[in-house]
Amino acid sequence: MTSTAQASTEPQRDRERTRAEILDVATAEFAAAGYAGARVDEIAAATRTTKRMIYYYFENKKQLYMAVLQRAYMRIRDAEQDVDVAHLDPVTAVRRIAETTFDHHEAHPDFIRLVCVENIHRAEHLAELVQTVDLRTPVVHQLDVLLRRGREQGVFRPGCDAIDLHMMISSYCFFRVANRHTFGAIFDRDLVDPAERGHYRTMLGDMVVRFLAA
Amino acid sequence: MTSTAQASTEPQRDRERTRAEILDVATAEFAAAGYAGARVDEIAAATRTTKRMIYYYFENKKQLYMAVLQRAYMRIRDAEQDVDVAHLDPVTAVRRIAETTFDHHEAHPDFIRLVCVENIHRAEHLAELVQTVDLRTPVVHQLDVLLRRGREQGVFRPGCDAIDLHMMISSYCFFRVANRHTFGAIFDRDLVDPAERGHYRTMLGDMVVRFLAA
DNA sequence: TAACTAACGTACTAGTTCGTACATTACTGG
DNA sequence: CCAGTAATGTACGAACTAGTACGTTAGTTA
Repeated sequence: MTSTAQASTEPQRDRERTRAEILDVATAEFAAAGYAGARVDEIAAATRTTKRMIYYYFENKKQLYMAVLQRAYMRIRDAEQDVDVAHLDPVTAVRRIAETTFDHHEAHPDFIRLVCVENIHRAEHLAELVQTVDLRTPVVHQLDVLLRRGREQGVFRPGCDAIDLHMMISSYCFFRVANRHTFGAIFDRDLVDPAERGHYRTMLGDMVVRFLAA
Repeated sequence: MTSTAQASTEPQRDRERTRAEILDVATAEFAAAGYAGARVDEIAAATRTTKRMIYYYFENKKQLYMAVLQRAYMRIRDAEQDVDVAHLDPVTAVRRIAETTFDHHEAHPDFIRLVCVENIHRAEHLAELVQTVDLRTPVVHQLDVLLRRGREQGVFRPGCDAIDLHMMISSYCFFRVANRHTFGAIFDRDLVDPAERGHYRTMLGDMVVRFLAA
């Protein structure tokens, strides 16, 4: 009666499962080939369903891409929700946040690639998305609180706000992942070599803490 | 006899002029749309010549792209040749180099975009080019000399080499230009706002100098 | 000045790729 | 249990796009 093998009660037709599978595959494809380079047929082929279903759920290629982008940003935002640094002194806390950002970037190379792709397209899709969803990372708010506390305690100097600081931290983490191929080709150095991971992580922490020091 | 208007002796057919014009237009197109998104027909239409000539001089789309990439990297490399910091003390010199990198990135957004595009393609084209031409920026060698001098004088601490330092500086400069669209969409802040240029330039200098301080 | 060649233009083709018309089947409510 | 609908599969078309066959002209050299 129900499907042959597999988990007996698993239904053959499942809206959310199919949608999610398409999004998973599409994320990999768009991250690997860019928007124009991505092929709807390729995405369909890598799914257990067909191209027809992609258009059934996502209307067209552009909206599929936007769904991929939105989910990617929301996942990062949610993942960064639960970094708790309230109990730490400002200096240690800022270093901790920088390291967390470092870890996140390394753990989500597909997200990084999507951001690159989106910037090639001048963020036209993301600009549409932000009208509906708030995609700001909670990290910026945490940095803001820490910067204020640090200045009150006299351990941080003024001259940059939380967004500036977040930009500085992201720059470093982003470049290391996003540009590792060109950088590696030119300077013959692998920026994401596991053996050097600690070195680059410490370097980032030092950079941020020293920059902020009063 | 010769052409009607224009500069009288200007020949109508000029190998180098045509090649250069195609490369100029192709650079803009690849930077604007990525490799897959770029259209050979669009490039041809924006030229005073035809598509036939693109294939006449560059064989195919891939080689056209590689010619664009090579020229872009060589121009940056050559432009950075003439930064003279030999007469400055190490701290001032490093700040000067960081600022120069900052200026170069801002002045060449198309180059930045090409680097993004190339990383989407895992630098497969650049890896081929590097076998023929040396595309390393002279900045790294200058940084190397300065780091040594600074350590001898006791003003710089050990713990990072010239390539690491170059990565740190480039990260900041690169992110500001490359990701300004997504960053602007999310945080509603224009990283290349001319009014904030000085602020971000100073921030970079402080960041580097403080990081290196003994 | 006439023959030759490098540079150039036009019109077309083969293959790809997004998207859809139409047919079908699994689930669900009455 | 049966009718209706949501979900799915197949086969195809229209438009686009990289690349080319073929013809032409400007400049050069003997």
